[in-house]
Amino acid sequence: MDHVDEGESLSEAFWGVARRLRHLNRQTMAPWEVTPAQWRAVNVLVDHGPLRLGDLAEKLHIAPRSTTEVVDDLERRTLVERHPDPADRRATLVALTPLGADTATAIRTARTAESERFFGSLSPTDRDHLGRILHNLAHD
Amino acid sequence: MDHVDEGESLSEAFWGVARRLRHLNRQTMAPWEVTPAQWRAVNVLVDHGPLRLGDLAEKLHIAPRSTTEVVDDLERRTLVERHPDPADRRATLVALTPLGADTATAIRTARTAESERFFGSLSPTDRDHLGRILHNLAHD
DNA sequence: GGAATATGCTGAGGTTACCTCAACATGAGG
DNA sequence: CCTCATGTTGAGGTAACCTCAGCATATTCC
Repeated sequence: MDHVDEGESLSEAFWGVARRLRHLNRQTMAPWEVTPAQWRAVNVLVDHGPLRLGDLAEKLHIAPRSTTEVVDDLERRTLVERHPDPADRRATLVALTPLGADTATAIRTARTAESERFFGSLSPTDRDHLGRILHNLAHD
Repeated sequence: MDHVDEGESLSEAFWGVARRLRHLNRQTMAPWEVTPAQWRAVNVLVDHGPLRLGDLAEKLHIAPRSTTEVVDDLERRTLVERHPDPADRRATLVALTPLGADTATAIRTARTAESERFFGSLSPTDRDHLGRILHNLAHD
């Protein structure tokens, strides 16, 4: 119970868990062979519907030029399609294909299951504690 | 309090906190202008003393060839030095310079302070809870 | 109703942090 | 002492980002 290194060990424990979670995430995603960047993009499209490439870039916090590449990859895999924006002929709308939407649903289901398995090892009380504490740490 | 999405929201909360912590870490490290990879290497050298380049690579979980580059950078900044290994003339020992050791101490102090400030916003009880819960999640 | 200016996307080429593979020097065993 | 293994590094590759310039289209403002 050392006072001085309590903060540091909490930090270490936190990153240890993060490491494990990241590892699990990677395993869960593996069957679909989507890169993390591709998954982020698909996810944004599920949440917001078709988006102009520039708007997608903004949601992803990456440059429009980089988004072009992610969309190229996803289009090659027929998970998304580009359509001309009827409202602005400079712009292209990026939309999920049916395959893209199905894939997104499947991945979300798998991730939710994985997450429940992971945190399910805790007692309900501890899950409550953890949720409350993480909430405090997230916003203040 | 939905049962079904509890796991997923815990995961989201967790990554939200991770994001904040990563951001704080970056700010704390900024004054020294060491990249994460460089910091990892220095840290290993603090813990283990002088190491052969290959051993350092192993501790860092990166290829020996990549370690050469990290060490090149650190040597350019005179934070480490290469010495021939007296026991094996094929090998080079990588050792912290006095400047490197001082820098490591300074960074560690700053990071401990940052971590204490971050987790210090919790009550002592919550810190205990968090430590215990993270410990459970880390190994099982 | 142009002319000037702003905006959306992408080609070309750069950066960072990793990688593999082969070469070279040295070490170790038959 | 000859062969085979090991430690490091040069050359060159890849993934995921970046900036900058160019082209097509919009918008604004005389």
